[in-house]
Amino acid sequence: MSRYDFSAVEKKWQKYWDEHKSFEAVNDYSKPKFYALVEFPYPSGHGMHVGHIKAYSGLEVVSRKRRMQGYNVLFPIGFDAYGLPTENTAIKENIHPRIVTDRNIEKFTNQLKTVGFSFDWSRVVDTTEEDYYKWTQWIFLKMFENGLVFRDKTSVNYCPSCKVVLSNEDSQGGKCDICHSDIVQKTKEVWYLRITEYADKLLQGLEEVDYLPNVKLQQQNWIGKSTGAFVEFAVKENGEKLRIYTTRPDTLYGVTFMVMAPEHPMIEKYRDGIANIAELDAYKAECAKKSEFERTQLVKDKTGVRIDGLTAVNPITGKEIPIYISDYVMMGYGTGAIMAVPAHDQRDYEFAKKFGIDIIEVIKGGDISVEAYTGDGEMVNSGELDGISNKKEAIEKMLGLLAAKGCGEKGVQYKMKDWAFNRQRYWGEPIPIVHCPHCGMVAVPYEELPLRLPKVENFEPGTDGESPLAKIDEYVNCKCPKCGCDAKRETDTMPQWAGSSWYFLRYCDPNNDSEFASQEALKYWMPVDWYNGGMEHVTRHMIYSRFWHKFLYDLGLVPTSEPYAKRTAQGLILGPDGEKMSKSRGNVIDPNDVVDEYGADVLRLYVLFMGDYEKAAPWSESSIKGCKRFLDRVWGLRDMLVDGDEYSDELRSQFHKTIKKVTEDIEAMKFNTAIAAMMTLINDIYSVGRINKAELGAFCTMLNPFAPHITEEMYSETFGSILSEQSWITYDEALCKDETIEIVVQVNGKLKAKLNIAVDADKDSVIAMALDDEKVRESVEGKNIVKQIYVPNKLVNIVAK
RNA sequence: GCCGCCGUGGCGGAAUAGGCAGACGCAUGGGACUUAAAAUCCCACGAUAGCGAUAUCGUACCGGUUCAAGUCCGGUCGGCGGCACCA
Repeated sequence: MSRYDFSAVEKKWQKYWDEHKSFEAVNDYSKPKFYALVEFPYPSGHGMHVGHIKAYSGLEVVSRKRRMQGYNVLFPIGFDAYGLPTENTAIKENIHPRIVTDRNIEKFTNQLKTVGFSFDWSRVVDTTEEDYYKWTQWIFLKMFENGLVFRDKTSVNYCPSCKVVLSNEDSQGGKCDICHSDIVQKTKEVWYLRITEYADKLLQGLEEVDYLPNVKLQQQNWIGKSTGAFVEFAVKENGEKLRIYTTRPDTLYGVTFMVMAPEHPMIEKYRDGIANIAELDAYKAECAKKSEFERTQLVKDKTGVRIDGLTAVNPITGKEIPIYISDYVMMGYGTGAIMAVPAHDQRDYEFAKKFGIDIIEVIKGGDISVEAYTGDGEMVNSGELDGISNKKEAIEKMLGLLAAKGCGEKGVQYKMKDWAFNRQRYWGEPIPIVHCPHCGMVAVPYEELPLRLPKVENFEPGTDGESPLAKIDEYVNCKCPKCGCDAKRETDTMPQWAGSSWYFLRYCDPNNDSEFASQEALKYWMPVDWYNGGMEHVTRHMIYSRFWHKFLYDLGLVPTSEPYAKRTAQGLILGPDGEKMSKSRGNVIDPNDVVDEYGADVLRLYVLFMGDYEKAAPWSESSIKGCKRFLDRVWGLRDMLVDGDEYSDELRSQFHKTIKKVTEDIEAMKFNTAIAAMMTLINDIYSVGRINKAELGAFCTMLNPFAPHITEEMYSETFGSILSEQSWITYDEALCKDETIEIVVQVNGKLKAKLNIAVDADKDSVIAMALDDEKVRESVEGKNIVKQIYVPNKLVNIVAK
């Protein structure tokens, strides 16, 4: 048997597919379409990771199969190329980020091609190219026009090492997402996108899409909707209203104090009337020093200071209650102030214990001398609410009382915050806004887009956190597009997430220079039928892009309210040591090495065979040999080839069964069991000792999506035609069944015998056969048969006592 | 703390909808071929007892439902992920 030269064969077919544009989607809008999307890579200098291979191999298999099934498949790829690592390389090596980006994209392109992915290479998108980011800016301006862009001075997450302001999403755990330094708090005026305006739509949209359940759940948690009430407490000294948000209006009789966030504006407003203002200022200063992370992460003693000079009045009871400031209340959620009910909230309970404040039980069921009771029960000490259930009844009644007094109403809150939309770095989309001393913020006119990144010598950010663009006078100084007077250009750039928020739209019509994509193309291709990616992008990229898409939908610019009909996620590939791959651990597997040693087909097969696609699995150097052996055995089929246009009797039902299994498993992303079924089939073929042409053709076809190179080679050698242009093979449900079937005979649930019976044999004859079996007879001897259970084609269970 | 997911051989993992636990692959042991090695092929491979046919136990642990539980229900322990002083 001639040895399989994977290297030559793989190159040969990659060249063929490239030259024949084999996998380009066609603009024939009458064909059924299938739009499969994978997360486009950030082209880092390290090249591809085996994780990319696994992430792309899933929909690669589905796409190749769907093409053979007659779909017009759009399976595009591109590069999400703006970002800090590229800029940092540029600074370090003193070359322009454009050059670094082009270099990295070339490297990624070559790597993707050596794996044989069937991407549509005619639609490649690069977010840093002018004809792409022109439209990113265009959409931003549409948002600006529609009031979704604003500037606000707030405490921001700032990375002193990257010299950049980060969103909450990019600074989770108090560490910079890029360089892992500690984040500090800085007050800065920054850009925001009003994503909270879409909170409810983003939540409701989840009901109409087919996402993995935990993907939906994570997005729901991220949006974090809660329902409750806004209540106004009068402040005795100045007649002001202190507005709070609570999810527990039923507990209003149990309020014994109020807490404001240290930054609450009422303190500044009435500082003259506060006797202990110096003490409050000291506490505020102490809080400001702590990062958001320290403030929230540490499980620590409650601290706070009572405001001497402001007293709240409970709108229902008329009782006067003290007001405190404490850092356990955040300015960024609700109204920045709470009503505290120590009997029924653990945080309030701890605070009250420490400060010696009354704890009044208003719901029966717990022991408030030990801890707060947060469960449900009957109302007590609550006037007109006494005796009813705290749940719906008391809440409804209280809302009625508040409404009657005009000091409260139902309310909804979201945990999701507005999207901090800026970077003070060079390598990003320039924000197309001009600051005019007369007109304020003015949009750059649409016809002047793209607003190009200027050429710069030095990409280093300023030490003050200013963008490098701020140092370029000819960029900064401009005329106001509205009034023509001297004005200054905005120098912040957009965050990394901007370009990926609409790339799936551009793939539909990537070369359009008059629109971001034509309506015709969008109507045909959208929504994305199947989007696969990593769990790490579920709450950031996915929510951001759903937001942009819903915005465009509201403007009538895209045809669907949701961008992605279906979302799945692949599990991580861990290092051979079972730990997450990282350079510092030295357990990184380079896909190039695997391709060189075993070939692309083996790599593709292995990443799908190694375990459940959606779960993490460790890389194993020895397991990959199993895939190599399998393909060697596939190649060996050439030596046992005989004539025949139909499946042989020995293998017919095996083939039908395997085709059915593979066809179904691919759609269910159960690639590991699909491969296992083909391994079983090849074991069967080897024990028969021969394979005919019809069988070889069918085998190559079902293996083709997984291992396209070897199967193209074998197919063209045998049939003289191109496998990827053939139709997917079908199976006959009737032929998947054998004529006789083995069933299990149990006595009292224990396996005693196996019988070969005709398929769908009737109960009585099967049970008679079972009872006739020698071992079964032994087991039931001297006992009464109380029950006989027959599960057709599966088992017989005889219950005897 | 809250929410969600998961615990199956030496290992990765299979097991429609409760119906033969361990498919498929790896590793290991034995054998064949070979001067030898690699490669390949054949056999064995959950545990315990037994020469053996076989028996008993076995899907983290305890209990329940059922003719029948890896699968369903209640509880415990362990691991992973998300959110986190969210009022």
